[in-house]
Amino acid sequence: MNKNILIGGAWPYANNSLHLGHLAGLISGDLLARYHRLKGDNVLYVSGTDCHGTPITERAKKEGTSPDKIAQHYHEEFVKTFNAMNFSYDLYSKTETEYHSKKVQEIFKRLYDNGYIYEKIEPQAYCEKCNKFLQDREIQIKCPECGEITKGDQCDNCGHTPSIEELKNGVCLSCGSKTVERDNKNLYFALSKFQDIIQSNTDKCKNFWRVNARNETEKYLKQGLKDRAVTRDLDWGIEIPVPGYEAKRMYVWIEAVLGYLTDTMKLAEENGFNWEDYWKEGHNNKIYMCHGKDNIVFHSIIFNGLLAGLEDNFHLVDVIVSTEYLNINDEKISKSKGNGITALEMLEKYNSDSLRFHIINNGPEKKDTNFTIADFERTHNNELLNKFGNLVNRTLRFKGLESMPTGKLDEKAREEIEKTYKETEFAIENLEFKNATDRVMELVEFANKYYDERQPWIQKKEDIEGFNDTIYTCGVIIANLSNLFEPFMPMACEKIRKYLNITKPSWNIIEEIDPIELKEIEPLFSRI
RNA sequence: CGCGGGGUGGAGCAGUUGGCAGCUCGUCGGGCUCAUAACCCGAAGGUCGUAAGUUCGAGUCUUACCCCCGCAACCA
Repeated sequence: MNKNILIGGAWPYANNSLHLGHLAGLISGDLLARYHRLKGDNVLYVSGTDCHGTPITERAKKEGTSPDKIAQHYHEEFVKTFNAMNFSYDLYSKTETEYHSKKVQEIFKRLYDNGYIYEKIEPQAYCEKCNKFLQDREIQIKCPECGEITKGDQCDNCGHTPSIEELKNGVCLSCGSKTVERDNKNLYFALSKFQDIIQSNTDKCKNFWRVNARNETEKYLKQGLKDRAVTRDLDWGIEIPVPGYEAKRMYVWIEAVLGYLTDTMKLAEENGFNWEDYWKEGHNNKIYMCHGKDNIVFHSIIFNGLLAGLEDNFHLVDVIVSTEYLNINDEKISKSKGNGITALEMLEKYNSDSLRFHIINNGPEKKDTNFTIADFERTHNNELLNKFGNLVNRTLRFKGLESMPTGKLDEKAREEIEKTYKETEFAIENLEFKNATDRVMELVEFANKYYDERQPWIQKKEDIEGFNDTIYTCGVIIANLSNLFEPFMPMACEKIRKYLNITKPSWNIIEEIDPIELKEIEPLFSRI
């Protein structure tokens, strides 16, 4: 029976361009979405741009523009990037829409009505001149450890995190006035009440998770979950649907993750299906979340806590697909060092299939990995062009061959193809994507060996039947490669399907191909 | 005792439950000419960070130690 598969790609924050590290984390989602569609499952692959929050307002202030302009700018850039990467989102939206706000407010209200959101009054630093409460990072203090003047969340110089006592002697970062203490009220989410539910869901699912997700989540559970503030003193964000909170906005961590849900609801309204098929217990469904390692707890703990708090038979997240970090030239990606190659820069210069393949095959699946242009070009020229591209070329552009001959599929090749489907499937379902690409490449290597052993350039003169079988067998292998590589390199596979007159990819062995005419066959990859 | 990740042939990595050390690239030699000088075959190259322990047997398990990377901010 077909499953309902929900795949959530992390919502990129609209404060800076996407770089290769983002893509390395997000590509898993597209790969899984494409794979499950090939299997015939009902797939929803959703994401969007995270538009709200303090960093964007700070940046807007600095640049003399408005937060919505910054958010919109990056949102458009993200859409362009994902299109260029051929990400197959069913919906890529953003948090700054009326629909999202409205639905999030409904959910918030529900959590409030269920008693999981409560008010807490605490003293907090206040600037009388700016007339507002200050977050730690908006307070300037002299670090009690090293004496440097620094921001209140953590010392830039020595890394010391100031205590609440130490923050009392601060001044306002923007105007320099001495801060005073005032009582401030905020709403809190009672995450601690979901300790058991989250623990048992984690125990149930964690064997399928990446190791880093397991460890990170266990660490938080072991410490004991703590309630978290859900309101902030900001004017940029989603309004709080509770009286007395008109001047505050929702903390981004609560509303951004709910985007997976609001996206689904929107798609359901537009396309006439039931969103609950993807989100409630008992609908033969599975939920994947794909992101980098810093996003783990937001998905494995907070998001599940929110779902559980709705008390409406929600199915919690099944699989956390979290990647490690991608370094560039042995350095951590960093804006200040300027080494974070943006995704668009890469995509202007290079083939997106190659980039997809490379960051899957050399990506930070189990540990941090290093990205260099030299490695990337080697993957493109050697792995993809020489082996895969060349196999297609030497078969479909055989000198003097005008149409695909009718022949017999070699039995050993058929077994090899079947084996490849099985092994690749196993690897993908175990989230071993690097391994999956290797399994398919093995079939390419098998085909090149087979080709050389059969020597069709000699067969063509001496044994035309043998020649036909050889070319036909290679044609069938190529046809199957267009299925097997589809999750990884959709453009090249599309090209092959066009050449071989295959209408639609699927995760089933192809044993026959048409005697199509071989003309206007273009190479799959160009040499760099 | 801060936390976490890692040390495997020149480079990048794989090694699941302990059972003859593998893969890709690179290097060297050979073959082929269908193909984008691509493809195929063969060879050289490792005491698996160090030391000790458990075991018939350790890259894999235990202990100690050494070294590298990340842990202010931007940032996945």
